[in-house]
Formats: sequence, structure tokens, C-alpha cells
Amino acid sequence: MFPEASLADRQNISYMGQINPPKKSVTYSRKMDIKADCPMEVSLHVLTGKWKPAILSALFRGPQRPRDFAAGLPDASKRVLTRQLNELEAHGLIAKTVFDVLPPKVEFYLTPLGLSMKPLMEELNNWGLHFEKFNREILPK
Amino acid sequence: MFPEASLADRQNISYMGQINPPKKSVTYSRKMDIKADCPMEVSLHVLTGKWKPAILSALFRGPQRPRDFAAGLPDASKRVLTRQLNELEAHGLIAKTVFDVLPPKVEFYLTPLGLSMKPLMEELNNWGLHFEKFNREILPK
DNA sequence: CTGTATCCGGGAAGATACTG
DNA sequence: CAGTATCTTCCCGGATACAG
Repeated sequence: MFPEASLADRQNISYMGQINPPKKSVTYSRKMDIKADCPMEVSLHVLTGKWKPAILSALFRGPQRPRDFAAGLPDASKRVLTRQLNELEAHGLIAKTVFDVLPPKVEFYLTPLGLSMKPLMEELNNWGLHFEKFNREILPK
Repeated sequence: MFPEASLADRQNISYMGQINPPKKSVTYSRKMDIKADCPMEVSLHVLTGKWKPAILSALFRGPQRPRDFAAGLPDASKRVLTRQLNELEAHGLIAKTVFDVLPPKVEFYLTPLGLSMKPLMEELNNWGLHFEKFNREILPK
């Protein structure tokens, strides 16, 4: 059941046990609305966004205000930061406290769902390190 | 060292222990050339591509020919499939055997580096399932 | 069967200015 | 300080036609 277990035989790609290929609803950067029917795609979807990994990593150290992100991510434009925060919030990974003061004060923090990403983020980090180490060994010089 | 450990204090976002924010080299969909200095970004980079998770999942079941992918992923255009296979190959996750026959025959398979992605892919799958289950419970009806 | 060359549409990210 | 509104740029993904 290995060498010639051609894909053609099953009509569908099986993702780690799940049977469901990405459909048209999945755009090139996975910006569909969580309708992806494959768990792997779902995970990648919520992480898709240039600054999302950075935002989440920061929140794992504690609540952060918008200006904190802006200061820590000087290359990110305010508009994009705001949008990605909104997306993460819409996906349920983060939430915010809006203080009724002036000037405005907002604080973002991880929800239980966001906190549940820790193992996955560690695995992403682990494999990234493995990849870099692997390349250093294979492509010496 | 939690609530007010503002990002502004460190100038840089720390990714799970690594200190290095994504720089300009990281385009909106992480298509820089693996120069990302953050391991998490590296992992997400090699997985970025609409059909890459599907391609890798299929290869975990054994070698596959281009036409197998085409048959299993009817919504993917041949051009994109070819390009993503090339990218995966360039990143060292997969390799191919080119048979010198006519009509041409090519077979792709996972390299050791590609095989090493299994834990990460399982974690992606796990979290995706968790997310879906979580949403079913929180947003009943 | 496999892979390449063009051309196009759409959406993310960025820049800037403005509001409360 | 936080968020919004425009406008621009870039490039992935898709369609089609063609070559070996």
C-alpha cells in the first residue's frame, strides 16, 4: 500500500487521515472564511498573515497594547497590524479590553483558544530550527 | 514579567525564545527565500502554497507521479502544481526520479527532511481539529 | 506524460492622511 | 492613542496554448 497507491485511485487527497482536498473556497493565501474542510488548512489559515506569528508570540508573554506591537514591529504598518489583530480576534484566538479613558487604551490578550496554540507554535519553531540545522549540515561551506 | 512586559521595551518581538522579527524580506505570503531569521517563519514559509499541504500529505502515503496529483487535486492547475513541486524540491522537502522513457515518467518522493515534517503536520492537524471542535461547542446552534 | 511561456484577476500588505 | 479610508504595489494562483 505504498509505492503505487496512486492518488488517482481515491479521487481525493487524504490529509493525515482526513479526506478532503482544499476547494475553491481556499484562496491562494488561505483567506477563505474558515470553511476549509481540512484541519491542516484551518490551522494554516489562522496563522496566515505576515505578522500574526509575531503578534501571537508577543501575546504569549502577556497582554499587549497596539502601540506595543507598533514599537516591536517597526516594519509593520498600523493598518495591517489593526487588520491582523481583528482577524485573530474574529477567529477567536485573541480578545481585547477597551478602557474608557482618554487617550484611548486597548489591551489585547490570548483567549483559551489562543493559548491552545502553544504546542503547535513550539512545533513550528522546532521544525524551523531543524530545517536550519539541516541546511547548515547539508550545504556546508 | 507578564502584564506590562511591553514590546516597546525590547525593540524586537521574541518568537518563542528566538529574538528576530520578520523583516522586509518576508513578503505578504512569506515568499522570501528562506532568509527569514525566525524558525517559525521558516516553517510556515515552506508550507505556504495552496496545494503544498495536500502534496505533502499525499507523499506521506508513498511516491506520486505528477498525474496522480493532478487527478487527486482536480481543482489545481497543472502550472501551479508544477511550481509548488519545484518549490518543495528547492526547499529540500521532496525529490524526484526521472525515468528516461517515453512518454515521460517522473516520480516524487519525500526526502528525510520532508519526512521530518510529520510531527509538525500532525500538530497542525490536531490543532485544526481542536479549533473546529471548539467552535462547535462555543457557537452551538 | 511532463513541463514551459503568456496573460490576467484578485487579494494582502504598505503608505498616507484623517477622525475621535 | 486607536482606528478608518483611499490608493498603490506586488505576486500568487489560474487559464490557455504549446513544446519535448
